[in-house]
Amino acid sequence: MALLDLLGRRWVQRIIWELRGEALSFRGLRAACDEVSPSVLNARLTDLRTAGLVESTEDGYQLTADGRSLLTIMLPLHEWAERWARHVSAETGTAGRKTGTRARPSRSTR
Amino acid sequence: MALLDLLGRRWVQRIIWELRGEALSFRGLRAACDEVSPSVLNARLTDLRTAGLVESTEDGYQLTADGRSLLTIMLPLHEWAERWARHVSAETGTAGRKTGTRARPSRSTR
DNA sequence: ACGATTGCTACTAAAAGAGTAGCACTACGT
DNA sequence: ACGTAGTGCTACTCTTTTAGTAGCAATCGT
Repeated sequence: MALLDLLGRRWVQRIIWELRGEALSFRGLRAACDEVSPSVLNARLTDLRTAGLVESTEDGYQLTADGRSLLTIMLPLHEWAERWARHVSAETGTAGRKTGTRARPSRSTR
Repeated sequence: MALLDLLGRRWVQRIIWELRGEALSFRGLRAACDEVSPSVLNARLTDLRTAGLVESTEDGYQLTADGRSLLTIMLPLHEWAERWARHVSAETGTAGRKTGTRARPSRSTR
């Protein structure tokens, strides 16, 4: 279950998603991903490049053929996720649930 | 991107996958997931129940209608993952790549 | 009453992630 | 040639998440 393991890491799906269009530079990709730590971004990019899903060209990072293939598989999932988000929020009264709150507890400035 | 955030956590996809068939008890599910820590399993189950994807019945844990719906969306992804795993290993010479090696560095027994 | 099993919590340790600074390199204008 | 600005990325510290193990309260069968 190697790929699913990879997809289970934080940011991996997001990175693939952000690369759906044109190639992005490291910093551009980072900006697209809410300014992830460069260390984490680089780790994930290394993973994805090793897995052959992303490649680095002179234009920046972009999906390989495999990566694009995977993206098309993931599209229905994104659509489902959006529909689900809508009907869940409708069901519980618009306010986000506790689910995600625990995830990123709004760090202080340090 | 709440659902994708949820799916980006470790074990979540696996749990959904293991519940594809019949309902499983807590310990049964744990066994199916390579003996995950009960603390993590419980945390993920709480997440999934809060999200309305899994429910706890007298027969054990099982997918809700939403959960099963999501599962059907995820099926193509699993198939793609298997195909991909085969062609990657064929390409690199059967031995697993470095990708996963860094991931779980084979803990000592403790 | 007794042991076995179940769901789950409590606790510690290790790994992954976040946050920030900044280096080495290239491309540029002057 | 020199400073400036942009790039990809590493180094470091600190926080959060996950792993690992023990074990408790409740239930079950005998």
